[in-house]
Amino acid sequence: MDCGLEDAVDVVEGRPEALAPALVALSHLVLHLFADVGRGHGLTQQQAELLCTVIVRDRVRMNELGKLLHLEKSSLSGLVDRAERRGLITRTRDAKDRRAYWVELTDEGARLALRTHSDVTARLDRLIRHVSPDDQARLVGVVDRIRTAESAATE
Amino acid sequence: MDCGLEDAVDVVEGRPEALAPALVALSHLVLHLFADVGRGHGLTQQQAELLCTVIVRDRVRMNELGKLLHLEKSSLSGLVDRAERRGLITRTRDAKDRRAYWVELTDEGARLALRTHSDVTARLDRLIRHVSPDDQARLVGVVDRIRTAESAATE
DNA sequence: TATTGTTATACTCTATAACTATA
DNA sequence: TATAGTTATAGAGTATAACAATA
Repeated sequence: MDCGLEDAVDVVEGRPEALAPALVALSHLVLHLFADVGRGHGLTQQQAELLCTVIVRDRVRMNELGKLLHLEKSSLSGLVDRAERRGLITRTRDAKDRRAYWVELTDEGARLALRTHSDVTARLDRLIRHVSPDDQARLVGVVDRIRTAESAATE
Repeated sequence: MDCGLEDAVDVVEGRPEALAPALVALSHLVLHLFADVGRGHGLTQQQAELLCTVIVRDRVRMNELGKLLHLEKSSLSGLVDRAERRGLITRTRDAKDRRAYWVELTDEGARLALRTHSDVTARLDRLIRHVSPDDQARLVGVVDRIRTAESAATE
């Protein structure tokens, strides 16, 4: 849960109220929750992320999927291979650009993705129950700004 | 960066402003950044987390380390084995409870941990540069509340 | 008996390099 | 040549189960 960086900042720079270490701690918390929920459905964290990424896009190219998941193309090939072997997704060749493949969920994959997603959401909602609506809205805005900054930096 | 859950909520529940999916997206962003920085120092994300967790505690028992990193004890054994083989950490037996081991950083491990930490902090600071001080303070408070809720739920 | 940790085993995950096929 | 993707290889990460040693 706690990777220690927030304390490191205190020790090294004397800024106990810094946002950066709080974000790191929060991120660990959220993704460990994500991994736990996945495990509850017999999924690894990576498989859970794969399913959720595909389901909201209906179908995705391998190429784009790699960027979304931050994976080298060969790493993604393996991940998709295992999910396909397990009957969760299918690969379909693009008719126009025959180099490309579309990844889609099977019915079973879609069911699993939805269950996983709703569990994650339920557990997150329990955690943020006591945050005021005003703070929640403000926080969503801050996150959007951070994500925008990251997109700009990555270009 | 984007695991897709934030869009899933839109699609499934029609709540484009929900905080939960924003937190998931933010968490992916932060930990991918963490993985990138680690790679820049020849570390995997897990090794980077290990080093940062140890450095702020001076020394940690395997037992507690497993809880902090959310790992089974055998998984941690392997992670620590590889870091030890690489000269980054040492294991020392506790004199009083001879079942337990203390994990400590070597000089090289400490140097690497500090460099990694400062890089992560620098990149995070660049991302949150445009968030107002007021929002930053508020966000730190929200994160604290979320972490408290999570601790209570885990007990 | 309970706790702390390791080892054995079998996977999954990941990157680099070399490759195929299509554009 | 460039792009989309796979395969080969090697190593890292992980959990379960069985084990040893200490409390």
